Amino acid sequence: MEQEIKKLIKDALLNLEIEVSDFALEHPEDLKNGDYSTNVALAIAKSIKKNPKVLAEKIMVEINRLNVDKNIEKVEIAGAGFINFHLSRKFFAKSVEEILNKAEDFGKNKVLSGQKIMVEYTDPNPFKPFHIGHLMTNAIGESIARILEHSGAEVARANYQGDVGLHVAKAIWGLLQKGLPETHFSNTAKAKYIGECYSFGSGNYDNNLKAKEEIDEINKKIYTREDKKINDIYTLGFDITMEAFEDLYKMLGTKFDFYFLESQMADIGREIVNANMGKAEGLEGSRRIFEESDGAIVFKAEKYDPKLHTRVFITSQNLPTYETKELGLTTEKFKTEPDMDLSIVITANEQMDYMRVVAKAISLIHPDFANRMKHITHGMMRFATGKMGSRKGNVITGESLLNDTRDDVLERMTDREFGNVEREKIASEVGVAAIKYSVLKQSIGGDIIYDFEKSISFEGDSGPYLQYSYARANSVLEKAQKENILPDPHVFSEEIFEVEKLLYKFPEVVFRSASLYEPHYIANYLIEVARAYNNFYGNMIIVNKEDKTSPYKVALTYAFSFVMKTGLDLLGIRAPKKM
RNA sequence: GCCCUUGUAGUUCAAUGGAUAGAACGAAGCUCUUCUAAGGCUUUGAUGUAGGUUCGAUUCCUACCAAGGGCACCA
Repeated sequence: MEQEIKKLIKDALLNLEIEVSDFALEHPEDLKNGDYSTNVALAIAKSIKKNPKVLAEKIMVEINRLNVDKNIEKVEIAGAGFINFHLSRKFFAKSVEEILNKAEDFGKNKVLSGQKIMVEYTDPNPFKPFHIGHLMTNAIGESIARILEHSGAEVARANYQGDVGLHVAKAIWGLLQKGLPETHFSNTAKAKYIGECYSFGSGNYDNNLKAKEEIDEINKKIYTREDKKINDIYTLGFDITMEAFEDLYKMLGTKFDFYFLESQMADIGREIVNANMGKAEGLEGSRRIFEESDGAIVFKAEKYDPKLHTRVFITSQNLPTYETKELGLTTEKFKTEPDMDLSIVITANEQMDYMRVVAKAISLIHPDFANRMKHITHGMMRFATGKMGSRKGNVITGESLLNDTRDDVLERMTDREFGNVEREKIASEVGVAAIKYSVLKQSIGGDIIYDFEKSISFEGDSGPYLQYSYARANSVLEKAQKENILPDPHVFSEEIFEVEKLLYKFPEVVFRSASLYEPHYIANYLIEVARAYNNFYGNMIIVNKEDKTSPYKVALTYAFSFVMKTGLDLLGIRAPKKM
């Protein structure tokens, strides 16, 4: 439709012998101003020294003369000189029919068809709790992955995890002090216990000199693997915490294709650093990327870009830093998927500056990778109250937030009749939706202020609101089936409902979301659609044998439910049929 | 000091250079003999400051003010 209108405008301008390089055709924010609007008259008024309104009038007359398409009902001038297009009843009925035919494929596009993209996100560390920051990255990463898939890309999901380092030593020290987890514990409980041992070790590391020495000693042994007892505890703890993560991914709806471990990236990265050292090795200029400074091996990125800075890659203790491991990781990703078109990494924005430095180093070593890496950063979870405790007084982890939220949902469900298993399942899906939506409704760059008092929202602008609208539509459809009213997009009344004016835009929203890597466009769109549908629902009885146009309204309800289901899916949110 | 983000109703967020700056929460009122009231309908209120570019600026540019993050051996 957009292309048709653009052509119409261009033809009209051609006939009027007006030259124009560029103009916008967009959806006005307010539906009163039509379904499409162009600023073309405003854009050219100045250069040809004419009053924009007069010019708009002229163009409109010509457009009306050329318009034989039944999809455009009327064209009018408004405001300073906008030309607004109102689409016809027939167009909306056809769009409802199209949605019914395409069902869950409606909204897909092929702009990334044939592209291979790897998305790395979540990145929790074994032996440490899965905290709410991981929840946030996971929600964003999963949604972006799904949106890219919906645009035709082949997406691989990757998780990069710190399986070595001081945090592991702290946890193992804690386990040595407090004892191993009871064997009869559930895996979740064991993982939680290990998280507590980590906190215990971490606290002692800062305040207890003896503990610090012991932990540093354990840290060395983790690398050398010389101590059998420590090796055994390591394996135990690693398996328990990694398995607990899997349970969370299942609940969150993520399935990773690749797991990269930090310990394996260190050597790969170190080799690359050594191969690209400075003059000492007598390498060519382009290979002199890293150099020695104060006993460490560094990359002076400011030589290439004044906005970047120097980072240490190998410490003076001859240990590889995170930068070196990241270098190894990126290289390894391209080795794993050689024909990969894009490698996306999603992290909090505190990592932005040094990732730029690492990216610069990588693009010097592998110019062919330079345009195939993208770092997307999001804000952080912040707390309105300033306290980090959950409502039950414990340290807040991703899991405790998920559980608290699910319990809140259960309380609201007391008047609903469900079996216990179904009740739990729905409560969990609604809880996840509440959390994910609160992350995805805003653009990803900004921080998220999380208020424990208000907690996660179930009303208004929220994930459960979307799910509720879907469940409600589903209940309408059940009734339609029972009463044997079949959907038919051809028997419509003259009235055009607001929800119709929104549904056909879904593919554009998906496209926009994919091109900008911004899930919130979809989230905001779904709220608008849900609101329009709820309004539609509230104003009439949809399934009504007395109403001849009831089959059309049922068809519209189907169209709404397809779009809502697909949209929620793109946010990584499940849509229960009942709630 | 330098670099990167971000400043919009009381609060939390929207607004591809366009029209009367949208929602939600909060507050006040109305609404289930109708398909799920986690709903619907009313009412209330905002672009940090100062310039600039533009027919038109929340959006782009400059300066200032404010918040957050980063700036060598942590990740």
